[in-house]
Amino acid sequence: MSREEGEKMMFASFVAFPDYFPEDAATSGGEKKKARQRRRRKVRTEARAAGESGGDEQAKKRRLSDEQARFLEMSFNKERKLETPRKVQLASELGLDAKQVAVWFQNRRARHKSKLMEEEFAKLRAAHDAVVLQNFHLETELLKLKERLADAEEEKTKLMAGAAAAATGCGGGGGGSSPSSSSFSTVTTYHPALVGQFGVEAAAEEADLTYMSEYAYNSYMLDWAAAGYCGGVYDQFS
DNA sequence: AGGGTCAACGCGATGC
DNA sequence: GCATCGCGTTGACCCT
Repeated sequence: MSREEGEKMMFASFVAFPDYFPEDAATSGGEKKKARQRRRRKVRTEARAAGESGGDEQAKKRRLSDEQARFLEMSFNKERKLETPRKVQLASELGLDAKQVAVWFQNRRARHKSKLMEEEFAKLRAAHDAVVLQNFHLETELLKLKERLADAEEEKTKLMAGAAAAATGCGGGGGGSSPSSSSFSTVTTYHPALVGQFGVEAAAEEADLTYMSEYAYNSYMLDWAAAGYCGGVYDQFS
């Protein structure tokens, strides 16, 4: 449809819809597009200045009546897209131009889309916040575990020192060879909400294995110190 | 005055 | 080639 035809259509709709009355309204601009649109505006301004239709043929924008808007809204809820026959029927029922009905549907779809995007954004944001919170909890738990590990190392050192001392007297303090093992049993507590997400399960397993091997190593060392080494020495003395 | 809303415009893309 | 769409934008209008 040419611009002239479009303007004729619009003019017809102004007649059909008395709230419309002439004035300059149809101009446009843009960034990359702005230059382009400035050009267009200039062309139109010049065209008006040249005397086409006395510069008084544009229309002020008028809102659709509540009744029209309600009717269109109902129609939109039934069907988002607009077949030509339906468009024409709606237009005649509402005393609007078919072009107006088409434009209304275009704009309504745009509003609907932006609303959906807002909702989607809210959901993503909530998910993001939840992950941040989980991360905080995990960091906290990691710190606690590091503290426990340090304690265990300290305990191990003490035990080994005791075992070394026992190598010369070997009897007294070698009794509790695994006091720290019970404190390790909580190492694999992962937040239920995170298991299965973002590879946490795999990471959990990996951490578990890593930890268990370290635990096995510690146990081995303790056993070696308290039983093997001490026993060997003890045997030598017995 | 300034911001939000909405009808309308123009353009490029797409399908027929 | 035309109709229609989505998108970006404009300008009128309304509200605070």
